[in-house]
Amino acid sequence: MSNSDDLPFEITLKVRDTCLCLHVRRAARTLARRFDEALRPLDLTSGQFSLMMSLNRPEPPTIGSVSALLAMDRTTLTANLKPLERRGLVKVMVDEADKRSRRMALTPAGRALLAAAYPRWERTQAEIERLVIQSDSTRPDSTRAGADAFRINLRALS
Amino acid sequence: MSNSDDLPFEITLKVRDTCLCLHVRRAARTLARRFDEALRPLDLTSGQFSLMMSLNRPEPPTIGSVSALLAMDRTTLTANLKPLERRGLVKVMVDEADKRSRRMALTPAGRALLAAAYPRWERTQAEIERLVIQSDSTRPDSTRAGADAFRINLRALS
DNA sequence: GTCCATTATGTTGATATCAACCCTCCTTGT
DNA sequence: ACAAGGAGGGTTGATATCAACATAATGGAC
Repeated sequence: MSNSDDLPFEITLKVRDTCLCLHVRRAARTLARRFDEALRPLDLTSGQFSLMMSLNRPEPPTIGSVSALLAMDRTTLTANLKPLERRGLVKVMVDEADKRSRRMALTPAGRALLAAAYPRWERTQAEIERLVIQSDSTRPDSTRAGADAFRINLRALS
Repeated sequence: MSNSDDLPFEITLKVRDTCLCLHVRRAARTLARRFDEALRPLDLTSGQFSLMMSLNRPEPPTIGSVSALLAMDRTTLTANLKPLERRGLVKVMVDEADKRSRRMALTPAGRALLAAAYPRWERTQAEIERLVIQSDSTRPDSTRAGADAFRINLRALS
């Protein structure tokens, strides 16, 4: 069955306890589920909310710039646009100054839906932030320093 | 174009800077890509590595227990098993004591591949851990305390 | 002006993720 | 026994994610 080439169980325990990829992805799945649930009444996912929020700006951004902002593959963003376009929430247009580029913009319906989603985001975010603060027993005095340090750590990995 | 019901740009900037769901998912995508790259010579993804590592234990676990460990939907785990089963790395069997349950186990080929993947994980993990430590300027004295606090934060969200 | 390397994006195929729905098996109350 | 409720999993359909390949437009070198 098992032989000396197998990975010892102790190694497995170490990987489970320390692997940053596993820890971050676990948290990502859990958070996504929680925000998905909060936004479900609006038929929006957490990813769609983040994407639409990225488009709420004066000048419509390009595919490449937003995919860099969200740290996702360019082609993933292309795919994620499809359902939003189909629902008339987002519009994609060729950039006349550089015809290779596409510019994405929220439609009026998209802006309205985003505004309706914001209070739900705010409520959920406050709940989550509390979990981060409570978990940080090494910073007993700080209300926000722990959450800010956590975000700094996350940004260093992005 | 825009009206008073629209979300102000300042709100968008606040969400971008603080949204924990966005920050964690960004980091998750980036880390997954990085570990995927490290494991590509073995034709393993980071998720497959984590799953196989979860199965490297004396007693074969059930679907439900592993999906809880990985904080993923039960049905996602079922789907993730398919390519590993097809490659003969994992075996799924009905639990004779409770015929509703399935028990997953690595095959000899699976154990060998996992052992071959471990050094690549270790190297990549060390690189990533360094990024976490370096980013934590509020803990100048600590080499690992920052990374440990980071993991505690992550676990609180899982 | 023409060629060519680069840039920005789309397409396809495979895996990942989850909700909704369905089935089977176990357990408990009677 | 046995019927009802619950627990453990699978399937389907939609979206998410990325690598590999392909296309079109730009910008320089000459």
